[in-house]
Amino acid sequence: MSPAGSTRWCPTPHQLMMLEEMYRSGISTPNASQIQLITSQLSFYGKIEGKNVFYWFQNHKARDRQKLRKKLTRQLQHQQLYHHHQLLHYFDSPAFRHLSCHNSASPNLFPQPQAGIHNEAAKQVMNCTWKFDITERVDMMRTYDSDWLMMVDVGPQPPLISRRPPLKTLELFPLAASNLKEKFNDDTNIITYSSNSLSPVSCNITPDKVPPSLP
Amino acid sequence: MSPAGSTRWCPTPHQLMMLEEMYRSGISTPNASQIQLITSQLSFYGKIEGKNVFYWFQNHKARDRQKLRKKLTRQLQHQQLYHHHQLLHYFDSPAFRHLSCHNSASPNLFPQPQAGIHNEAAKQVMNCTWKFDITERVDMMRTYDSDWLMMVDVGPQPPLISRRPPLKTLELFPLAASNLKEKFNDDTNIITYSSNSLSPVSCNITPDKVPPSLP
DNA sequence: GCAAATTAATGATTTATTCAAG
DNA sequence: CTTGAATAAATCATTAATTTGC
Repeated sequence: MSPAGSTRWCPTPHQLMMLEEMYRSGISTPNASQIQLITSQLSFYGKIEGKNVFYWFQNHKARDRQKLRKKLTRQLQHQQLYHHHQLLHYFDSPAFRHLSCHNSASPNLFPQPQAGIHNEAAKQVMNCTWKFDITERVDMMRTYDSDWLMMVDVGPQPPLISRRPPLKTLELFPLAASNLKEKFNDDTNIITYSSNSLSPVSCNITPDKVPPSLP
Repeated sequence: MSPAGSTRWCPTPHQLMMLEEMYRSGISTPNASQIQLITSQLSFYGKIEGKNVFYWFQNHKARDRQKLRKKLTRQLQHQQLYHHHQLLHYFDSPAFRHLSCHNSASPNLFPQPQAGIHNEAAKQVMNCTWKFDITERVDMMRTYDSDWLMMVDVGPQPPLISRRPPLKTLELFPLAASNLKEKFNDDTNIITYSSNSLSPVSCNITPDKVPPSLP
């Protein structure tokens, strides 16, 4: 456990147990007085100082979140891989070939995968899928019977109907945040959340047009 | 979960977990492309649309802020309630009785629990611990050899005291967070972490002096 | 078995970020 | 816009686990 000349605190099992139980019970960032109280209680079970308690909670909380984050990241990556595999299959399917040849409305999405170079294709897909030129438009606005309008401002809302301003639109998938035009229009209680196209996934495969220096 | 004929989205636990983790990871106002991506990822776990994601983040952020605002008046007390609940079992333990009987440095911390009136004792603890007339002062400071000192009013501290700003004090268990004066003094590498009393745990139980209308 | 070497955990410190008061 | 308080994130540093060769 805690060596005599040790430079750092080493919690006894009992101390650790109680700290963990407190954490589970909702104490994640104790304040000064709580730290003192906890310290004085735990000191019965062994050497301990307020700073130890303070650091313990800091670290425990941080590492708890870290674990969650890593888990999430893994899941997302697995999902992406799954989706890409799905897409790869789709690209190779006759259905897709047909679509990509004949759907002139779709802009440029993926490099055309070719037999025998799937790995390479997959890599490219990984790079490019973030730049889907997906076109869809979503206007979220409050309507009387709508279940999904969003009203954040709970202030008085007199007559609802006639005072609605024109919807504003925004581009979908801008590559820079500064281009974003999402606007939450508080004063009118209307959300306009739209982009300039109409189909969820429409695309052309034109690898040549991919900008050279994409992330 | 989401009833078949339900009109509104009901996140699955998995979806919720991932949304929360994304939020904690820094995504508080996702842009259009992020929303689209998140939606497509989460759709793997159940029905979901972009608007759901959009609204979820809006609501979550707004409610987070709301919570923060209320935190100043509520969090402290809630946390301490948790804390007291947490410690109740300890108060009843032989270990605690021993401590409270023999540790003269902390004489009046808690009312001595007595057999048969545990509930009553618990209530008293709940009421009294909030009004500790504890006076303590704790300075955490970093010294040159990077060791931490935790001084619980060890009186004058000659070498350091002259260049240290006057300690601020606070009540222990203040009822309003605005009284807190925990201070991390970066420029001097000194943490001043103090309250207006002198021993880590010394208190008087003075129920009579309790203001009548405490929460 | 048992240490030296290596790796994983975790305590301690520093740096960056966030929120909001002035 | 600046600043202070709070705290989350990143990092450093030491201890515990464990692996490894004998």
